[in-house]
Amino acid sequence: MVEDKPRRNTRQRQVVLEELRKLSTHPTAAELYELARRRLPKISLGTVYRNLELLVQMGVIRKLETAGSEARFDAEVNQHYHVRCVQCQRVDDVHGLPKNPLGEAAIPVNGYEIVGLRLEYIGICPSCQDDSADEDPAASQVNENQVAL
Amino acid sequence: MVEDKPRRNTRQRQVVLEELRKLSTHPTAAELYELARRRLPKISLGTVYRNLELLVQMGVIRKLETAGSEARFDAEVNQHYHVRCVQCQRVDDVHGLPKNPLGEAAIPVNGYEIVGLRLEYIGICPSCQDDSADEDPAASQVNENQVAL
DNA sequence: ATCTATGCAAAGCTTTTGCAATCGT
DNA sequence: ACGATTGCAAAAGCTTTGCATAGAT
Repeated sequence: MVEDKPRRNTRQRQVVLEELRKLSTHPTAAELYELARRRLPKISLGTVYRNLELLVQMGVIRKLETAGSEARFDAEVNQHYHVRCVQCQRVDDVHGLPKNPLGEAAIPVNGYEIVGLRLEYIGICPSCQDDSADEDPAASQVNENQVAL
Repeated sequence: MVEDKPRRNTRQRQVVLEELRKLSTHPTAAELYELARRRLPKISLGTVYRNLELLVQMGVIRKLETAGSEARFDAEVNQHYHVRCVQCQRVDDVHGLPKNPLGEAAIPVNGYEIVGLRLEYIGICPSCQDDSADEDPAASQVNENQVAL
């Protein structure tokens, strides 16, 4: 049904993917742009975006998007979860959790055909815990699909 | 530590909240703006955003920013989950699921202080299932923190 | 030779913000 | 009267896009 267009293996695409694969820090498009630029000084941000989108569609990488903030990218496509720091937006991996957190209870839902689920922890990373000796009290707000742990 | 400023009960704030409470459709700021405008024709979009943010901070409503480009809002603050349609971005409630989907396993994570988690199902809503007799094959892509169900 | 991909810049979309005026308390 | 809140418009931040050119096949 979707006839794949031929993809050309451009240097830009290679470099973007390689740089992403070097990192486990879930960089943003802008960060990858900076990294790619060291190797291809003329690469444009638009090209980085276009290639990231393409790689996502090809299933080669993942996009971690949360409305309101910058999207981040992940070269690890195997199933795993993330923790996001409320304060600095940094994202880390979480290992050793069950694949299907809701078990067989996970089939309900008003006629929807379920295709997956998104789950991420929210927390304060070690570095931000140190910083918050006092400052920025507003940063500790969290209001979403949350479970009181 | 955070001294609450006095809040004034403005007509704009009331209307935004009332309109949100009339709906179970998790509207976007723009949608609420349109609704509020029918009652207060001079209200501005900026005011809607400011009030929504304020109401979130007061704990009166919730902001759903898990996916998609636009944030959505929810007048129901009790703990529950959502399903989002990959195609039309519509969001529905999911009831009858465990509060803490990961149980006691939910404490790990590299030094992070965990404050909550975000979870949402991804699926295709009844309406979009009908529509997809053939068209828009690209819409069925889903790439995020997903579990193959 | 064909046609995808690039660079550049402009435009788009959602959200935020500065400022003078307004209105709740 | 005080100052939180508003409307308006501009700006910000991230992402997408139009177009002519370059480059992969």
